[in-house]
Amino acid sequence: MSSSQSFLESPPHSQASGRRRRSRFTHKQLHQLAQSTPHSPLRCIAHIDLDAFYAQCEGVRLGIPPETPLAVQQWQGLIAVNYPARAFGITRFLPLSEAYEKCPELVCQHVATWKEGEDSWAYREGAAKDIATSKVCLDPYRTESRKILACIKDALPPAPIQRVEKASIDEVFLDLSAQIHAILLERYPELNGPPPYDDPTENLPMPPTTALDWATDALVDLDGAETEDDDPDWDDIATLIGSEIVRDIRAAVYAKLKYTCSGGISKNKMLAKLGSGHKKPNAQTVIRNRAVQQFLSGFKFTKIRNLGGKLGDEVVTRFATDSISDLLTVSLDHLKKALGDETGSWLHSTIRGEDYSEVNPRTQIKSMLSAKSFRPAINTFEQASRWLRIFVADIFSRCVEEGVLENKRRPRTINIHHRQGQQTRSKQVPIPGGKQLSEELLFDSAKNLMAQVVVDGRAWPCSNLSLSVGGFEEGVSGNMGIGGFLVRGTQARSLLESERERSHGEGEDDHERPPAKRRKVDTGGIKGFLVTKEESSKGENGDQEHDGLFEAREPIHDDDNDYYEDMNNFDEDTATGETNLSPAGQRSPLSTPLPKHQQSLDSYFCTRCKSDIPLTEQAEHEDFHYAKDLAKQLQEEERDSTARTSAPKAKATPQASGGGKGKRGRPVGGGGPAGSGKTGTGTEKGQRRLAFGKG
DNA sequence: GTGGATGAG
DNA sequence: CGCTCATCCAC
Repeated sequence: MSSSQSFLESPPHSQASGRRRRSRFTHKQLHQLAQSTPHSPLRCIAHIDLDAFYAQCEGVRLGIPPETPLAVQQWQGLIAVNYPARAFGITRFLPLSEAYEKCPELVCQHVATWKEGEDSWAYREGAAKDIATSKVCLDPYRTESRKILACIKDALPPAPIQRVEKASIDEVFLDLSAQIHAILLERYPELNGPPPYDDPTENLPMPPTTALDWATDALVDLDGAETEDDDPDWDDIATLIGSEIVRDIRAAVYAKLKYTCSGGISKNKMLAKLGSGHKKPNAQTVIRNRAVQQFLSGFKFTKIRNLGGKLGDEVVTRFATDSISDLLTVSLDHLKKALGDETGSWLHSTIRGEDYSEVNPRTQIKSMLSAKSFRPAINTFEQASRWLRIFVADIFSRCVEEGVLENKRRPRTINIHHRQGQQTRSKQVPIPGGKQLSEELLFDSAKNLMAQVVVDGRAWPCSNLSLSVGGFEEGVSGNMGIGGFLVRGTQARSLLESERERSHGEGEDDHERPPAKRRKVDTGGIKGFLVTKEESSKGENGDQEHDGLFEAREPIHDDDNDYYEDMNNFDEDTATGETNLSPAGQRSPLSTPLPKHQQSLDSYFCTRCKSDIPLTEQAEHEDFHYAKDLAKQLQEEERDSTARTSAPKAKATPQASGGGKGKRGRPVGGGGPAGSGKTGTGTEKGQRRLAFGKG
């Protein structure tokens, strides 16, 4: 708040008095540093970013020398390219063939995969050809990410001083303020003394040094009016110490795990992040307060966090420029008028180097997702079900790593996302509590959700499917019996946890992002968002944004005709799962042969399909019929809604109460409900079973 | 709380 | 590109 004013005012005891000059900073501001107050003018934030992370992971795992050109492959594309390979002009998303043309010695490692019918993920020979039966697995990188995070934390002081935010799998933010405060007091005893007259608004003495040793850091040039001859103030010292800390951390990570990373050190998250990307690999960049404007003016504002998307595009078109320098000439009022008050003022301060968002000391994930794009699309519930089983195995194993089996954490909801053409839909239900979380439990819920998608209509062909769990709770017991209901919800959260949330609650997260109430305007094209509240007059279903993979198939907002159309399709689907519903006429490889591991198993005869169904398929096969029956039933209800009131029992949404699992009336066969099939899941450390067999 | 959407890596 | 993760908003 008012701290920025005193920050700019000339010190009370200035040179004019002939006495020793004093710092621009006050004792109070020094004290704020200890609390990691976001508005402290001495604040120091760092961003650390692993260099070509996935590529480094593979290099370390395989013991490949770091100078070797190395890329990580996912199907026919590259998802990570190390710096030696980049020197050959190899980039992300370059087709494999072109990459080899540019560098015949390139080492290409395919990502690990989950494969249908296999018990666990693995690095496999020729994985790229199994795109139809496998999904990629990022577990190896998560594991390495964890190790690195632990190493970084080890290199820092313990808990309250240390503030680490895991920003992604390969990035962290550090708030170094409190640690730097401690180091300042230690190194400069004169700072320990009480303020003159015990007045905290008194300015600090100047630092004793006149020339700072900036080591080998990439030091950003100063702003125009500044010169290197100017005496350093405490903010320069603080940044220098921050730079030392980051260098030590980087050295520790390399010494222990052999990963290189780049760093940015500055007064806030935005600048630190910009800094870490400034010079790579294996380098760090320091942006002193007095160099901020110089540094920033060299960037396009679309490089700034939150301006890389539609908002940034909007600003570009509004002001016909993408340069920060140009935008600096636009007045606050003008920005507000064009973008709305909040977004306007956010942008105004952001391009001036201001960002008071907090480093959120959080390293635990809040949700996890397992997904797959289908090429070609899949067309039956059974196919979807097989993928769901893989998703569940993936997610469950990650839940185990989160400590669900020890009741450390537990997800509250499960979510399915489904895509057909341009249309995406999602459904979610609470995960039934009370029981120990298990693959069966998740798989059952997932199938229920899928059935809901199916009965909603227009489910096929499905081009993308994903399953996620979220709403993780701390320390919730999943055991049956007394503990199960005694320990629940917020009561179970550790004091530490709630304490943390209280002090760093999301409430006062100052301008974490552009807070605009952006209103969705359905004009279709690239600018789906306006910042003002103008409504689009046209527009219900213009061209949807093309994503390059799928062309528009049909209008999105349609009426029930499409619903029936799709239901009819579904209805014609034969039980063998071979019917082809795709407009393009492809047949999914998944639908034809049964995986080998199922062929030899016992099967049962499905009277509706008039064919043998392996026992391992029984649960989902029955679900298949179940969803089909539901669909038919709903369709009839629709049709006869006016005439008949008696027939449809309110079975319409039996799954909605996901908790009553196994209660559903099964149309077929004596087989128990899907969930009741006990699979002796011997989850022996790290290895997880995919099989969902009946005991 | 649910479902859709943006944004970032 | 394909896959994760987080957050926000309208309902």
